[in-house]
Amino acid sequence: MDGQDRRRRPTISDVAAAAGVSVKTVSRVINGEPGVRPALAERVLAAVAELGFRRNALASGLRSGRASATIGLIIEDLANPFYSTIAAAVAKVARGHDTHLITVSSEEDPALERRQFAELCQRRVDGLIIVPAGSDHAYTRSEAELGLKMVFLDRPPSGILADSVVVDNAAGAAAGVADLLAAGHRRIGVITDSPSVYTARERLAGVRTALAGAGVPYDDALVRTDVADPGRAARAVAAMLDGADPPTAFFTGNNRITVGAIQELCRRGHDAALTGFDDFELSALMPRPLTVVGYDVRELGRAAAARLFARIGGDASWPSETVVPTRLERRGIGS
Amino acid sequence: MDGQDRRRRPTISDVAAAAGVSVKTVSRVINGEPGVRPALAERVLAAVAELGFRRNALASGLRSGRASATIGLIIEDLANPFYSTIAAAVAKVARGHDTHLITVSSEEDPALERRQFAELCQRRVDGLIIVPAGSDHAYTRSEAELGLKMVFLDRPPSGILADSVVVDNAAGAAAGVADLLAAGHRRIGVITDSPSVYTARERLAGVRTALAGAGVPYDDALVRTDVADPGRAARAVAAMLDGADPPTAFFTGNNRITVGAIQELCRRGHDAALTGFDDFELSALMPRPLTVVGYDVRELGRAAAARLFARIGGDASWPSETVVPTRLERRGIGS
DNA sequence: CCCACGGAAGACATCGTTGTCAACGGCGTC
DNA sequence: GACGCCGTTGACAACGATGTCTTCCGTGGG
Repeated sequence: MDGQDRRRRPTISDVAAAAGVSVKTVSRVINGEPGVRPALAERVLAAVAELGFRRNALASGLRSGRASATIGLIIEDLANPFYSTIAAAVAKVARGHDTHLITVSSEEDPALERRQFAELCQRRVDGLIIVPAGSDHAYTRSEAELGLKMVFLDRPPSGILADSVVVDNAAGAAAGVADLLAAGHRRIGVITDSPSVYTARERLAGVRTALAGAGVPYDDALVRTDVADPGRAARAVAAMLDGADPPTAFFTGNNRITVGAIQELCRRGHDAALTGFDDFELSALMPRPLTVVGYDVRELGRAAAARLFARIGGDASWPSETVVPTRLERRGIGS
Repeated sequence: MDGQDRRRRPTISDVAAAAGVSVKTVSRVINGEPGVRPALAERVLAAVAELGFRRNALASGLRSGRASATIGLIIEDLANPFYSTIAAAVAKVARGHDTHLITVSSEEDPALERRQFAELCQRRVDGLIIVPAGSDHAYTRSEAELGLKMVFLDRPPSGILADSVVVDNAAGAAAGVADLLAAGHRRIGVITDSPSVYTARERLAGVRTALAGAGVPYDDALVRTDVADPGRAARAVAAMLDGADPPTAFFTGNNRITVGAIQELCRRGHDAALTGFDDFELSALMPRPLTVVGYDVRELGRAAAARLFARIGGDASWPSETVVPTRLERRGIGS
């Protein structure tokens, strides 16, 4: 309650005074070092308990030069289930290494990403997992040279050589479109985010590969890019359906777009086939059939964290790119 | 790449040597303290840039005795959207106070919760937001006396007097059941988690209040507790519908139970009314009408963080309980 | 010409802890 | 009885930074 006249937090030297020993002896006891007579150790432990002493991990880390037992995770937005799933997976791996996780959101702002990066460096995190917002990460180089371990997640870094873990975007999109083609569709509406986004670019490339593989020409009128939210996605679907020679199927580039497409198709009761990249929560309960290009999001986080701790543990091999596979899943009620 | 023969991280004294000044002068420059001739300051900044110096925030905090600019959040599982929404809201408020957030999962294990608590204390976090797993928090008292600020979230603490932020569980449940009663339902199946869970207990109390208010007797045969996952919820719904004199409506105690109930009702094509506590993602797209007792989950996190930073800022008022209101929302397609 | 004065810069102690090394006492050994 | 050894314990420095205080210098007034 009253924050003014509370007592000072006890230090190791308070404990030493209370137990009538030197600070070094206290240090030995609380760190389980050998060479302390049991009787003394007991007195020290009693003093520790009585004073409610807790070792200051920051001071301890400073003196001993040990790693800080902290890693950082820079993502776009923790409120997004995709990122929170990753954060949970990373935290779980970190716990296995007795390491804490500081998660920060870059809000897709490269400048903020840089600031967050600098702050985490000042805290002397042992490593960082970064979902890059910016497109140039040369600024991380000096820290990497000073021993900061980094793993880039979901998108590869540019301007620096470092580990990365990404989804098999092109192959997944190609498989999704190939599936629609195999079902006989020849006019497939493609709706995706801006090609400035790595994943959107890769997925669109996969779409082209699949079309080419089936000898179906790529038709610009059937491709809509720069769609960033469900509302816009719904309007894009509407526009294509209202156009001349409408598509009989849609391929959507991420789950926000997929949700927008579902809303518009359900609203019209239209039965166009729909395949979307990314699975999402409760996709199985959607009121119409759809197919998703799914992958294990936790695996993304897990693989990145595993890579990071391998580096922290001393792995000095050449940077690697880990690719997480995708698979087609039938979703929605009635599928 | 090569982690062995990299150079040591430069310290303030390396910078001082490079600039030909004392460490104190460097300290003054990097902290923007007055009293340094511009020419010298420039030399220092040049050295900082050249060496890639970054102040060690841990050492700085140790010496200056400032707060660590870190808070902790103890939740059950970051992968759960409810908790990740809270974490995101807390992180956002924290950023406004130039504070980092360490999130840890207790996995609903009171022993782990205590361990996590201790670890965060050793890191000298300025404050903690705790979603309690255990039922006794007297063990936090000594830290509270040493100045640790705490706010309990979603469930009040026991064994210690501290701020808390909770949902208006009883009133929300009462409103949900009253709504079903107003629609003419007299046999309402109630499915909830174990009464050992605070929220389940409060919500069940709200249910009884509403029934009593309408003069409808509380019938044990229509109440099923200790339901902890969608599968069990579906089976509970099935059992009630298959019983004699089945309910015409269901009230479900949380969103996992609501989802299980929807699955079973959809499977049977049964048209019982359904009202559930907690909104959930995509509830609007559920293939049947339902009503949810919703509330602003972000507001929970936001309020808790605001309370915590008020405490950190010196607020020494009597501990308060903040109650976040609920409201009924019609959800599902066709509602 | 001397001294008080004020601004700039540095020397030194310090935060809480751990690493290094020296000191101490008791013991066995020659 | 002197020596060396070993198991204990403590004194002191150091980690990387900042707070306090002193020193130094140039200036202006008497």
